[in-house]
Amino acid sequence: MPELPEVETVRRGLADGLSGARIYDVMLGAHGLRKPFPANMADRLQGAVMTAFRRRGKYLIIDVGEAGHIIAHLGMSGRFTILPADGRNWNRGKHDHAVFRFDGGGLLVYTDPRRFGIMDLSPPGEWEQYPAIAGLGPEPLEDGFNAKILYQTASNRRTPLKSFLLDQKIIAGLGNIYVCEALHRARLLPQRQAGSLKPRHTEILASTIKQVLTEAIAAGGSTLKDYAHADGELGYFQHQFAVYGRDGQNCKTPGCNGIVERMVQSGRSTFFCPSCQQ
DNA sequence: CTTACGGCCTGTACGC
DNA sequence: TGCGTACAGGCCGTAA
Repeated sequence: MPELPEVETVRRGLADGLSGARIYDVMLGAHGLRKPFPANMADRLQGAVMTAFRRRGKYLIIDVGEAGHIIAHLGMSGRFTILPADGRNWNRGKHDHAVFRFDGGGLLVYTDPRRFGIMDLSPPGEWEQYPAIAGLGPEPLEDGFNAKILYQTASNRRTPLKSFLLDQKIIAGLGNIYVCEALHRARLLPQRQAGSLKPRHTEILASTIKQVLTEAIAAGGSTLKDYAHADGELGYFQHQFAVYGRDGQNCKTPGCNGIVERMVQSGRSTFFCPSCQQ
């Protein structure tokens, strides 16, 4: 479910609600997530204080002092819920796999029906060496990602642009939705070979990737505030997509009379406009 | 090295 | 109502 903007939105929500919170205890579900919880995770976190909330690609990193860092990934269906004060009326749901109780009675619940998520620990100061994180490409919203890098990594690649951009080693944080959106905005066809991009294309593509993500974070952030105010839950924002999920409808590019199409690339839906994307 | 594909899980929507 | 099928915002291991 979550791509970079959603994970960033969740990060901000956690930082707002839990900075300085001391973990009273942790309850973990019987079966882990995509991989088992680390040994003695609950014991190791007892008494730790959440001091910082980071994001790298789609990974969340929570600093917990000497206990190190909680590494979390939401997979397809993962969700964090903050229950601010009193958990007495809260009942553990079928898919609540990790429940953090804080001094004062607040709760943080990790829910994940499909269990494609990850929750792990890394030693203090070593979250960047966590294997899955160490292998990630540049952060698309930072200076390390630009048209030149994109051009260099794309050169000689035969893979379709869609698969290329979904590869987290190339660029960290894009998923199915924002790849479709960024390619549409750049007017590039998803099935086009990555190696066919000229510098003028990568200029545009690097720029549309940054735009789409920035706009989505802005939308997510504002929605989050309202939602969090209502019941403490960290929700995903609703976004007006130009192509994602809009097959059969009119293309939104000004002056384009195309109809958005859906196709399947390596088992995943791709949405694009055959008229204005080349 | 790059690329393609199946598998992991459960829930939901839809057609018959 | 029930059943089967397709699909879902991700990632990893394997094989070619």
